[in-house]
Amino acid sequence: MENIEIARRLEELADLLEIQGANPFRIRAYRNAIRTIGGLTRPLQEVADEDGLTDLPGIGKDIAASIRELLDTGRLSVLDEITAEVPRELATLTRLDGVGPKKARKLWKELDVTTPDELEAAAKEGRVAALAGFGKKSVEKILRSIEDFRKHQGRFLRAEAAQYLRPLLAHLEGVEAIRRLEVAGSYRRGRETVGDIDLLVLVEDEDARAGVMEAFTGFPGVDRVAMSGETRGSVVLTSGLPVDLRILGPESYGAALHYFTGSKEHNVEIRKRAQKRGLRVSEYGVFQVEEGEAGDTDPSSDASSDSSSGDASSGAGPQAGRRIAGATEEEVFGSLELPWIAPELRENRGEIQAAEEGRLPALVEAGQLRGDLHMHTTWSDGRDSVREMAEACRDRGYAYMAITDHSQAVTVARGLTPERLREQWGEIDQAREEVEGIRILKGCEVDILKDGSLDLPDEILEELDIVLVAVHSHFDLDQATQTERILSALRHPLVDILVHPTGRLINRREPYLVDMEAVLQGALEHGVAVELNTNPRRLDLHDRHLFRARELGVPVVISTDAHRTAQLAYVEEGIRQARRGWLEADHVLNTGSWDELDRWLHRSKG
DNA sequence: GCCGTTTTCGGCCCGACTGTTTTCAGTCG
Repeated sequence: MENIEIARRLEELADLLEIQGANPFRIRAYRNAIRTIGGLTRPLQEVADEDGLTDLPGIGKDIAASIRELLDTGRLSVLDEITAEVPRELATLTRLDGVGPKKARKLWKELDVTTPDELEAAAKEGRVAALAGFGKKSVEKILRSIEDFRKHQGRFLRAEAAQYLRPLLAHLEGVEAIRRLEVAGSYRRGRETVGDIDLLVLVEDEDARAGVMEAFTGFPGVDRVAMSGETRGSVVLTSGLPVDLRILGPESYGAALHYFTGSKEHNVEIRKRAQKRGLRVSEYGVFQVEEGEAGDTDPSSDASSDSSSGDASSGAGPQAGRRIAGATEEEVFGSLELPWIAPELRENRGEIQAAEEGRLPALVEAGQLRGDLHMHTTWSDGRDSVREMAEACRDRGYAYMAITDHSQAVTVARGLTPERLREQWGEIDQAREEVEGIRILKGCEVDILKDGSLDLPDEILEELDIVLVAVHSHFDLDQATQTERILSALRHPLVDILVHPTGRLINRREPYLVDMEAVLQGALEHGVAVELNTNPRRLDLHDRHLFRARELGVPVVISTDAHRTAQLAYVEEGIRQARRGWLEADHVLNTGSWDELDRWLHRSKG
């Protein structure tokens, strides 16, 4: 069983325990373990075989036993027990905006409602509003979120969100009181998809806050205002994209930028670290914890269990204590004796420890790429000619590029037969003469057939400068068959790069079932590079696979798979993903000079 | 349920906003 599947089962367990009203710290323990699994680059099976499960942070005796049970039997008895009591559909109810575990439980116990459909019906019949703790407003909110849930359950592509966001940013840049404006959240961390947008603005004059909030909620592209307070506002744009705004003063801006960039998991780790040093971190800054503040245990006082001590204790409040950092992110990290950590790394996958030990990666940058090795032309399903693509690559300052149209099996894309491929070489030769200052490689994106053989004969592959291979059909093979199919292509002595290795299309098509660990091991053994495809809908390899490729020493190629000149710009999307996978220039084949690439293309393969 | 350079017991991250609960719980990020 794959790590992600194990995490999913444990997540379901945690959700249902929460609805059941179990000890919140027990639930948190499960969520900590899930976080650890999420950040793992090795298969849990391997860790279990080495008897190392309990060495993982947040995984103790019990959860290790659960993981073993899942690995051995595919079942989880604690989950079976709880689903006998609590209907498992209830977990989906908590996905609705405004419905958490407590309300889900109440809906189930008192109205026998367990699904969004049943909830909608009950709400329209007025049964929900009659419950204690629910009112007219909460019913309206629930009905709206059921609608949203049906419309786009998936997240927004980051590139898509960027488009929707642009007019709002332009609008806010025109607001005079705003000194700084930044997008935080998963957007800043460069995630491939985003659930919502977190905007941060610096407003020095407190009296100007209300006006800024008004400018935000009053933007013409706003479909509805979800909430609007003094320092926080939340709207949904007509595109359906939710946007939150936070207003901060200069002394807190860096702390807030760090805080709202997240990830949540990273923040938790940062706060734990602060706590050990007698510090408190919040979006307002880093504060010295005062004597007698909650955290010091005084059993005679129950103030620590009372979350709303309010003004009863004089020193309390979010900005109490001595502020030792907050204006910049560097200050915040510095107060915890850490160097600044790039947003793409803030996923609690070991970045804090790496920072502490002074071994943060020097992340790859777009400017370091020397060429693009995967693109299409009018010869198959591209829109622009060989020459147009070559000129566009030259204009981007590349030293080399590869023309890689589809092979014959991909008929929908007008894939090339050996004859047409040879014809194309004539055009490439001509472009080589006409477009100066760039090496143009003759390549092909060769289809991996169902049995793992390649779609073109060896004679013609031998004449190519570079051979890409990819799966474009039979996505539904079982994992063992699919993996073996790809491995046999990797064993072919003329193959250079495995492209879009998972086949997924974000929000449209799931990746095919493949054992990526085995594929990466195979690539290592046979001297094949793997692609990070920067098409915003593909973006595979995923960040976790990239991290693993780096660990193993499998070279990664960052390429756009451009089908028109404008798509050569997709490289920016991919660089973010590469950085999320901790890649440095040395791990990326196409940061090398032409001589280095040429040497690699003539390597002797294992 | 997990964890320990103050602890093997007693802790476990922090704050804003909303709605309806007249004093604050629930949800969210």
